[in-house]
Amino acid sequence: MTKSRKKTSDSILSPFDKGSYEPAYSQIANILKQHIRTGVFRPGDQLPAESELCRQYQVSPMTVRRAINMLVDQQVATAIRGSGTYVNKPEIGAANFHLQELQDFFSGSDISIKLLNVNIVKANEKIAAMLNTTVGEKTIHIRRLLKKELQPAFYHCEYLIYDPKLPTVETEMEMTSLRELFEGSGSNMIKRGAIVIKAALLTDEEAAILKVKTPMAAFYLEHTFYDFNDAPISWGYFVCPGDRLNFKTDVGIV
Amino acid sequence: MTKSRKKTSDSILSPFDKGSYEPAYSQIANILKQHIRTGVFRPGDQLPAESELCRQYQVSPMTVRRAINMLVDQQVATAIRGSGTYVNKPEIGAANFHLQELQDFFSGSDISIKLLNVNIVKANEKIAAMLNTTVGEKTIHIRRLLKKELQPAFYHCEYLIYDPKLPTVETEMEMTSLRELFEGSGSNMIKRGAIVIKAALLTDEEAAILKVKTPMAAFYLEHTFYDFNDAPISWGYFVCPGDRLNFKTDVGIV
DNA sequence: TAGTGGTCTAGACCACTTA
DNA sequence: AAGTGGTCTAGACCACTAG
Repeated sequence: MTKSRKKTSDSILSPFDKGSYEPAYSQIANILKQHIRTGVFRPGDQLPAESELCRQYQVSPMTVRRAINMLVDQQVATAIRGSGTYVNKPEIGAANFHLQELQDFFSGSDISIKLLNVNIVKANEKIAAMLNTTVGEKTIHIRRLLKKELQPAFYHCEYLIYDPKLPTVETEMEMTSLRELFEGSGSNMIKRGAIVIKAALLTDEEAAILKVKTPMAAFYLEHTFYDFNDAPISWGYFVCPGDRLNFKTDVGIV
Repeated sequence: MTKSRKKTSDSILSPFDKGSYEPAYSQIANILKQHIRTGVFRPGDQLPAESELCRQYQVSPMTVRRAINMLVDQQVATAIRGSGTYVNKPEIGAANFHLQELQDFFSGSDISIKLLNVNIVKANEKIAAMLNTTVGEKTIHIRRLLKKELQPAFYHCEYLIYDPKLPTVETEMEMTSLRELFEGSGSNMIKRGAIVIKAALLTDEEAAILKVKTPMAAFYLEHTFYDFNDAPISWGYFVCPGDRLNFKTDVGIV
């Protein structure tokens, strides 16, 4: 059954495929993870030393090192200099939630974005605070409704600094695809963004738009984007009823 | 090939400190990030080629390679083989939320955990489904109240498979520190966990315990832990009123 | 074809832990 | 003192992209 594509002496000591397109460091990391998964190495156990892995898989230290680094990056193990590398036990505190999954939530079919309205409005106190400007300053207010399979899924509300010199206006207004929405402006003037997830009650207006009954708990996904002078360019939030969205993740070996 | 410690030749071409305790690859990654931060490299721009960086900083390819990998891992840049490495633009979809911050939320002073009660209860349909067992099976029910600065912050509810053979019972019951709570059982029999964050309305009971008025939106942080046979060992959830907790993160260069 | 990123080697030296 | 992880070198070969 086995087809050794190498003629050198390996076979038993090199249980990974050097002819594969998967890099050796990745294969070694996956082998170790598989051993953890099947209980060969248990949480708290010490993994074989790097020198031992070098002998076992007949690769150079740098390669085995990179495999170990993968496990450490993935919070599968912890390396302690002078002591060893140890398997982590699953911790709630080690959980990470990736909003990439939100895009997956939408990816697929039957997604549409309805532009509810676009206005020039004067900033009230809240908006002025979030955009670090003064009350009464002109801002562009955009409201959108994201539908999945014809059902309202997300309500999006955004305020943009009104600056006739910038092309932001048209750029933002024309954003009708989810990808663009999630990526923000297509321009290269945005340096960074701050994202906050809150849980709060839907307002009556939002509930009406999203076609749900109050009281209803919802996720509020706030986003503020800053230019290269660290000045806010836009502030807004996505709203999604709590019964239509979860954030999931795993800890430990999956 | 003399490889003596050359005391010169760094100076201008090596704008990083070879004597520092910070590794060269890390320093180079930070220098590049600083350049992105200050707008020298903008989103969409191509970073200098690896060979160019090797010349510039007088380090080996592997070192520069690791610096680039750091930026790619941090979603600061994207490497395209045969083309180049390009600066990413900030995307909402690139946001990651780390529950580690939740521990920080609690870390510090004035944290207490009050054990509300521990009972042996028979699983109802919901519990049986989550623990993959049958209705009526014995489970251990634990309820805790986590306080910060004497104010109720989290309510925690957990169900454990009742197995007299396992030491889990005492282990879980005695968990009174937050660290233990977040790490789960101290044993090494847990292979993995599944974490879900939901937004929902507080029940009247929870609202009473947490001393808030209804209706109130709250985060529900569900956790299920599995043993090495992929059988659920415990299921439970943390509840926190929405006005007492946010999840924050950043995209782009911070 | 020239340039780019991706992998890998076979060592070296260092810092640290443990006994 | 022995063993461990952490960094780094100075090349090599490969796969891919673009002019």
